[in-house]
Formats: sequence, structure tokens, C-alpha cells
Amino acid sequence: MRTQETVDEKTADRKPVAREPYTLDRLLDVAVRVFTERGYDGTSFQHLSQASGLSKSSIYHHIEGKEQLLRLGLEKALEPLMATIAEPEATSGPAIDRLRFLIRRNIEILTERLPYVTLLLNVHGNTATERWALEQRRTYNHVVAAVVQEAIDQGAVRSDVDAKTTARLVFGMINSVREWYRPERGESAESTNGAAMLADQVLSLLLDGIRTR
Amino acid sequence: MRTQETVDEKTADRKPVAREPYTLDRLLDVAVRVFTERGYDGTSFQHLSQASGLSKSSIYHHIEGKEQLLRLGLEKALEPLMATIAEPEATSGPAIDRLRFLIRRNIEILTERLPYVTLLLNVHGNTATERWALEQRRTYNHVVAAVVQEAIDQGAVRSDVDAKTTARLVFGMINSVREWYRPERGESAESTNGAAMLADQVLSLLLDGIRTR
DNA sequence: GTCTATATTACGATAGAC
DNA sequence: GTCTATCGTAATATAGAC
Repeated sequence: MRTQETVDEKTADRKPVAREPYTLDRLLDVAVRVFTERGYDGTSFQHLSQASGLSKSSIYHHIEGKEQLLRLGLEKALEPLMATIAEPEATSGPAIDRLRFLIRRNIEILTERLPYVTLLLNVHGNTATERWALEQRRTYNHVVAAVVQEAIDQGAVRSDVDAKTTARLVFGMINSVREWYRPERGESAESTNGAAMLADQVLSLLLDGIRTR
Repeated sequence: MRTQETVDEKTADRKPVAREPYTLDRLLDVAVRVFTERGYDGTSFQHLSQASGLSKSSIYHHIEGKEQLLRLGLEKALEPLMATIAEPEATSGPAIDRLRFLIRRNIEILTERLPYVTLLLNVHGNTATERWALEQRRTYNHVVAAVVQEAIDQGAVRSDVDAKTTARLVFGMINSVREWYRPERGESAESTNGAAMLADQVLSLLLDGIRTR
């Protein structure tokens, strides 16, 4: 019997390591979590070092600089959001159905990618990367407002509040979910019962209001 | 005729100054505006120096440090908010009326003190001052959620969404106003037509939903 | 009340050993 | 891939002249 500690057969002959080495993706997860907690500007390499267990200089082995971590994090949020407004359910059919789809999909993305979307929504515009993200958000918001306008024109949404204001308030409520929603224990992107129920409730409140009828 | 340039009679005999000297309050206004644009952590004394026209060291004549500016700014937002939940309209009468009052008053404060409330809502909790502000907000939110619960118990608000979630979503929508609302030109704390109309619209959407009936 | 000059520390980033 | 040591700069803050 070997005196060596038990190891996976497939890694038995490899040099044992104290901890799984970092990949860019794993480091990104740690970084975005800290960015979300402390804000991007409030996060230093020392914070990232403490949170990851890596030294400051080791982090540079994986990335070019702090702003790259920000960009990669923002992309993880913007990619599914921008894809949403191009999907068939968002571009054809009655406007109220398209709006329902956009709202539901937005809540899904928010809950599935909470830290990334939170990062996106807290961006200030101090760096070129942040201004790029704000530009993307502006495009997204413009599409949403247009769908609300169509829903008003088709008589499905109230006309006493203008489309832009309604769109801003609707997605303002949705995006505020980031401030308190936390995934249930054991809930992953595959099992999203809590998130689906939340989406139903938000959609219902938005469409019909909080008052009893 | 005097060769001196025309000046207000009441200041004619005073030593003329190139620019009105700063008071703590005026400096605070400038600082909070920059904090709101760049984020507190993203704002350096150099930024404050550029925005105020004062040198970095001159700023220290008025304040003890950057965190004091943050605290004073947060107080300007928290003072009226915390006063609201103690007012008679918030503590007696049908719960739905109290909720209406809280919502309307919150929007009023948000629009009247936009930079200060924005600062408050973007706080991360990195410093002791920020954690104090978060504690105050928690107290406020707790009161609001209790009023929503009473409104549900009294049958005025839907019972299919729990009170805490409803309260969070309602005030999430309200607070999102900070991200796009800008006072109209010439609109001050005394003339708030745009803000009053906005409050009506938000209240109406929240109570009855965006859908036509 | 404001300034220039400077102290001191923290930050983002790099060099080079293992 | 990770580390220690270090660089250059920008940050907060202070000293002292006017």
C-alpha cells in the first residue's frame, strides 16, 4: 500500500498542488463578487488578493489589469441582455406579449447572473469600459421603451403615462431586485423555482398593481 | 462718479473678493454632486478641487476629511426620510392611506434632494459612515414593510405577494427615479410641478398597474 | 480663507526568482 | 502559476506662508 494520500487516479502521477490553480474565469467570479460588494472603485488589488488567496502580482498572471476584470464582468451581463432584444419573442407578436417576454427574461438574467448584472447596474461612467457599458444599456432601454409605446398604441397599456416614463419605472422596479434577491441554497441556473416565482409576482404587480380589485 | 465698478450698496464698503468664499454648505453641495456622478470611492480630492475651484488643501480648511463630506451628505437625505416615518400621517389612519403618504413623501424627498438621496442609495458599506447609513435605511424599510403588511391585513393590498417583497418592489421602483429624473429648469423646492405630477403617476402605476382596464 | 510645498501612505503594475 | 521585492504614481492629509 502506498503511503501517499489518496488522490484521484487521473491525477495520481501529477505534481500535487495545495489548491486548484486559478483560471481567468474562476478569478473573474471572485473579482466580480468583490466589485459588487465594495463597488469597482472601492476595490483594490489588495482586496482581490485577500478574496482570492492569490498575491497581488499573481493576479497579473491572469489579467492585463483591473479594468479588464470589469469589462469581462460587464460582458457576462450584457451578452444575454442584448441577445434578448433580438430574439423572436421580442420582435414579433402583440406588443404586450413582447413586453411580458422582455420583463420575464430580464428577471431571469438578473437572478441567474446576479453579481454581473449588479455590477452593470452600478456603473458610473468613470472609465472607457464603463461608458461603453452605459451605451449598451441605453440601446437596451431604447428598445424596451419602443415596445411600451407600441403596447400603448395597441391599447394594452395605459396612455396617461408616457412610454419612456413607464419603461423606466417598470425596469427600475425589476432592476431593484438586485439589492435584496439572493439565490436559495442549492439553487443554480438549472433549478430556478424561487426566481420563476419572483418573476411571476413582479410581472403581476406591474401589470395589475398592488391594490386588491 | 466713483471709478469703482458697480456693486450692491450693502457690500460697497466691504473688501471686494474675486469669488464668494466657500462655506461648508456650499462645498458640500459641490462634493455631493461629484460623489453622485463618479461615486464616493471614485472621487478624489483632485476631482473635488477641480469642481470647486479650490486647491486640495483649501478644502481641508472646511472639513476634517473626505468621509465627513459623505456623512453630511447622507444626513441631508436621511433626516427628512427618517422624519417621515414619525409623522402623524404615517402612524395613524387606514394603512393604505399611510402607505400612499409614505410613497408620495418619499418621491418628494427624492426629487427635492436628488443628489443627497442618490448618494444614500448608492452606498456600499465600505466605511463606518456608510454602514451607519445602511442601518438607518434598514429601519426605514422595516417600518414601510410593516405598513404594507397592515394594508394587506385590512384587505386593501393584494395578499398573494408577501409584504416584504411588495414593499421592496414598490420602493425599488420609486428609488429608481434617481437614475433618470432631473429637475426642470427653474424648478426649485418651492415650485415642484414636475415632481408632483411624477408622484401622481408613480402612485397610480403602483396601485393599479400599467395595464388598461 | 486660500495658497504652494511636502509628508506619508496606498494604489496599480512590473521584474525576476522558484 | 505563484511568490517576494520593488517601481512610479496618485491618493489623503499636513505645514506654514500670505
